Amino acid sequence: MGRAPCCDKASVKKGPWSPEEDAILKTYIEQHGTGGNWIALPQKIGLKRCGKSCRLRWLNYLRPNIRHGGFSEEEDDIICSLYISIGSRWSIIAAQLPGRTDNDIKNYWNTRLKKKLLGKQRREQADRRASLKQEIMTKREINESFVMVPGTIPHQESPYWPDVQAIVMNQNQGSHLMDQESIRDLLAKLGGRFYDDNQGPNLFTKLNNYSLEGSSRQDHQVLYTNSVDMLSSSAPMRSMDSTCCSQFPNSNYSGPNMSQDGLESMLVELGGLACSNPQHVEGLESFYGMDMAASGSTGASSAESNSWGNINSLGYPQLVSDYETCLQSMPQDSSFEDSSFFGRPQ
DNA sequence: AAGAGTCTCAACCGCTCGATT
DNA sequence: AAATCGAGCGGTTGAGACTCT
Repeated sequence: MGRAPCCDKASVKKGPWSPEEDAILKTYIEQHGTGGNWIALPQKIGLKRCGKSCRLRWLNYLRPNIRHGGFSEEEDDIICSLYISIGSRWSIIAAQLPGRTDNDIKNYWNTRLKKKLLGKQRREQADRRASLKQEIMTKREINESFVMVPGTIPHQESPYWPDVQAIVMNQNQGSHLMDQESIRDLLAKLGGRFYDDNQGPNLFTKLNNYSLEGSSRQDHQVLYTNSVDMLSSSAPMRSMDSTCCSQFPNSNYSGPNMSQDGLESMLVELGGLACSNPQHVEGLESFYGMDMAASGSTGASSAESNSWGNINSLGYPQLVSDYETCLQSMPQDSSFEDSSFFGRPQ
């Protein structure tokens, strides 16, 4: 059984507000306030409107000092930064922009800012990916000539995720294609933290916890303040935490000496996470040098609809730069097996 | 000029959370 | 402890404006 409606749907007016309705609502609230009860307010002032509709109209258009349109570059930057930090918490973002409403910012992001940013990002990425992809394919050819794993498809189209079984078999055969350190880094790329640096939970962890567990509205401001503090202090983002561990309930990978079974089950779950968390996985395209967004398998279409929108591509440059750093630090003759391929600069 | 396609944004919907009973 | 209620939030919708062909 659903919740009882807040008002009689049949008797309330819907759709655009007339100037008369605006005047009635505005005049009343300016003189008497909302009375702390939006539901009762429309009846009190003779408006055939739902209380929620009155609240929205007041907050978004009638209250004083509201600004519409004409977003400045500075405001764009703030919105983008906060979106990257905390996601679609429009009310928190709006709180940092005086005169702006969450609805306005949400619309602005969805209709303009996102496209503007993605267009810019994708142009830059296209160039970088082309060279990156070429380099990785070269390394893969070297690797395949060195290790041929039974049961895998040698030239599978777009193998965005490595064959888990093959990786584990490689482990068993003594190949260090993915050693534990590499896996920790890989998991860190998926959005977690290992407590191996004695620094406690970082921004990503807190935001991840926030996202996963929810939070009271009173925490919003605290969260934002902490986020800004941590961002400004350039806290390390590469790490793995208990939140991430909880995403791999069957795997024991948090300890320093992961068992072979633990490794295997973790990799299996990693594949599952790849499917269930495209917003995290997409960022790994730099990891594998593949254009996941273009694949239609785990990429943009699903990511676009998740709660983070397609923000993954906003995070992409960081991952690319990680990888590029890695490449630069790699000896010219190092093979594909080198664990630094998986994102851990030596 | 007109029809089709796209974009914008005001408004609605359904949900969660915290307060109250 | 459970039920109920209102406030507030983020996602989505759809009408009108705008652009393209």
